[in-house]
Amino acid sequence: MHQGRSTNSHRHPGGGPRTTRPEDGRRNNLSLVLQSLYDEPQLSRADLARRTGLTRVTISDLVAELIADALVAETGTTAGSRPGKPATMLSVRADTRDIVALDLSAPRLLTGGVYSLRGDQRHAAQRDLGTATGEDAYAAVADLAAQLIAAADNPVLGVGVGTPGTVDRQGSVIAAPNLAWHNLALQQRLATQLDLPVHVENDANAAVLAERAFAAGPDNLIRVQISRGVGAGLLIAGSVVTGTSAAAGEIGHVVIDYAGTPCPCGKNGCLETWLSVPSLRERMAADPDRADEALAEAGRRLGIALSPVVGMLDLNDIVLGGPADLVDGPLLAAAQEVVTDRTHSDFRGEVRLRLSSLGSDAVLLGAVALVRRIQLGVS
Amino acid sequence: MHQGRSTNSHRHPGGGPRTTRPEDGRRNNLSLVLQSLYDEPQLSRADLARRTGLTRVTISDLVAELIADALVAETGTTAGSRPGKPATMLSVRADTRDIVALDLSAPRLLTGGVYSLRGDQRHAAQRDLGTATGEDAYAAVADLAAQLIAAADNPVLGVGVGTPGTVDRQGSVIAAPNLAWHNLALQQRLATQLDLPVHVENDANAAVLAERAFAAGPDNLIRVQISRGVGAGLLIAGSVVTGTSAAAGEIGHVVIDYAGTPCPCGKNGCLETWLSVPSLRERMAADPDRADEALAEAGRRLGIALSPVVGMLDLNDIVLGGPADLVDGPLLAAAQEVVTDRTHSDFRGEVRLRLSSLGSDAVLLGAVALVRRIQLGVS
DNA sequence: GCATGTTTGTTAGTAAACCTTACGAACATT
DNA sequence: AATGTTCGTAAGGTTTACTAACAAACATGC
Repeated sequence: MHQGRSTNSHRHPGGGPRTTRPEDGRRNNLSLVLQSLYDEPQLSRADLARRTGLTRVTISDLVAELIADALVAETGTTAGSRPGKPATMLSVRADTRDIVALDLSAPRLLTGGVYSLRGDQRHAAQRDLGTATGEDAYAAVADLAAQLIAAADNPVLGVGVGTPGTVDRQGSVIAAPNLAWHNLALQQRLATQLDLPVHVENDANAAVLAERAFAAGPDNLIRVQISRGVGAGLLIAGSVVTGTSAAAGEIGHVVIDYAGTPCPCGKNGCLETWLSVPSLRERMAADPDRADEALAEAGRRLGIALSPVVGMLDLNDIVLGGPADLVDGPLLAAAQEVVTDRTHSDFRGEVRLRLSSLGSDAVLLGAVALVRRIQLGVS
Repeated sequence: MHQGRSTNSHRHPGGGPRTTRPEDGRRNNLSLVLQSLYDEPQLSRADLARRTGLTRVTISDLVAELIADALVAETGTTAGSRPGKPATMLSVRADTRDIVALDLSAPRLLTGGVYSLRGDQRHAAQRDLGTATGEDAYAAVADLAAQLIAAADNPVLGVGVGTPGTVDRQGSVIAAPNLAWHNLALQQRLATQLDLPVHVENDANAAVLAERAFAAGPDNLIRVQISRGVGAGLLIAGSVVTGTSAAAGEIGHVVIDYAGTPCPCGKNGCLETWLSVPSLRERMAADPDRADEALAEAGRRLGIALSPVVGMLDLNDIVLGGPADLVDGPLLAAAQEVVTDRTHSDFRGEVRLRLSSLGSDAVLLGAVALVRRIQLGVS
């Protein structure tokens, strides 16, 4: 019953005023127990009571519900080296639910997978989009989702979608130029068609969620993706920053240099004119002997764009995603150097930049994290 | 009983795992009713039920508690132009509680006041600090607070403090150089000494809360204060951004130009070297004929520092605080121009910079907003 | 060996919070 | 005057988490 949030989501369609009913408190406490067991497996009911502040009686009741839902299992008792009755250990069962994840961010290609609650991939599938856009692209997405749902071995907790473009709180794609989508109610349509909970998020936002959920990222984190363009996902206090117009993270069109190259967006000297994969490859091919210098120059520009943000938000971790042969070398080193020089202060820790360890699965894993977080309250 | 959050705060000392008990849900719903009445006075119980999704029965119960606490009053019935029984209108009573606010941000001076729940000042008091620091400064703060509490005409809901320096979640001042405070448990000591709820926040963070609560500011907002130094408070999705080391908003030490003037912080070309009040006055006095150009130059630098942040966070509102003769003119215009040029995009609204309408009371009103928000859940 | 103390998890009963159902009061309309 | 609508309240039920008490299972001390 824990995942039955449909009534609740229905009550809060627009993130408006939030009432709390007894059942909402119950769900919160169920999530809390589950989160505690994710953070530290092999806890007893008494341990959970001590950590959460709830009584052992209440914990027993909550755990019983989780066991009935097959989300938690008893895993033996402690070897008795202490006085008192041995404790029965509890652990999360990650193998009783599946999550279907879709990544729409690649050009001309849909990627999808079936994942366990821990982010292990069970099945994978792709679909060539060709030049399909608009309604045809939607049909392909829905079809791929249905195929993956059919392939799942366990009950599907929900479907997560990471898409390029701007996404509002209802999961509608406001604008995604590559797919020619405008105000497409992706979440609602998929949920109706698939009869499952569906959650849609911008690809960069999904990716930063993945860094936190599956790569031990902290609560304050920026993840920059270097692909055809440059985009970022921001996590502040564990929450994704969406911004006033759902356009947060648009670091690609931050102006670095008034006198820089014109950008299709109309401004001059946007970060993207230095840092996108096509522009980098072009510069490296044009002068192979100075390829490293081109990468370092791009890294410095990235550092210049990031430093004010890092300084203002006081965050210490930046993760870069993109082709490792481009990102993990002079580019990363130069960006790190600039950011360190410009943000160093006695009042705060050092800022670390690193390459993402999630490879090309970041968006898919982010979709998994999104579903897990909303359906189970676990992040 | 609504303000009796002491037990609750005691349960959550470090913002750790949050359990939900029935009483927590009740408090949430009481806050929701109160917030609705703040947003729109003259609502009936039935109106509240429709807006919150709670039943009329529950709303009646909640309202009865608020009336018993003298936080809400019935204010007549609707003129009957509709069928059905006329509705009894409800409104917030802002005159039954006082809030004591303290501003420690001015050099050598403590400012304080007694305020209504709506932010109307009832009493004011100041205290000259002279060169007092450390324990002497604390004693003066506690003394001023006690004096204001004694002057209050209504029960005091709590004491809010806006202080320079970094403040952690427990209200301890980690470091405030001007006052020579290090790890001073300000909130805890004042609460014990005054026997009232006390809430401490960084001055810039308090000020941005005030813009939202008392100057109709939006949920995403940056407020930049130009004084001896330059600091900012950030509001994202209605929450204050504190950062990993409680050092968010340090825009004064964002590096604008590597080759710039050395800054006491050790870096070169920090924003503060152009934009602080002392440095501005100095430049204007040095060449009075080009005073406007000095202001415009500072404004451009501010725009350069703000643009990446605004672009990344996708926020549309920036409020400037500081001496109007410096801020409200060429400086503001130049900053507006740079920010507009660098952040304009089809995907988002225009960014507006404006001078704060709160004058020198911003921090005090922020302390009021802080107490009101934590004690009553109203913002 | 056996009593004692400790820790775990459960049972029984209670208080709080919100819900559904039902009803009287007060109004406009027919 | 009868009917329908809206408002607020009353009564009773369900859910949730609490306190108190207890049995089970262990280590320790005599």
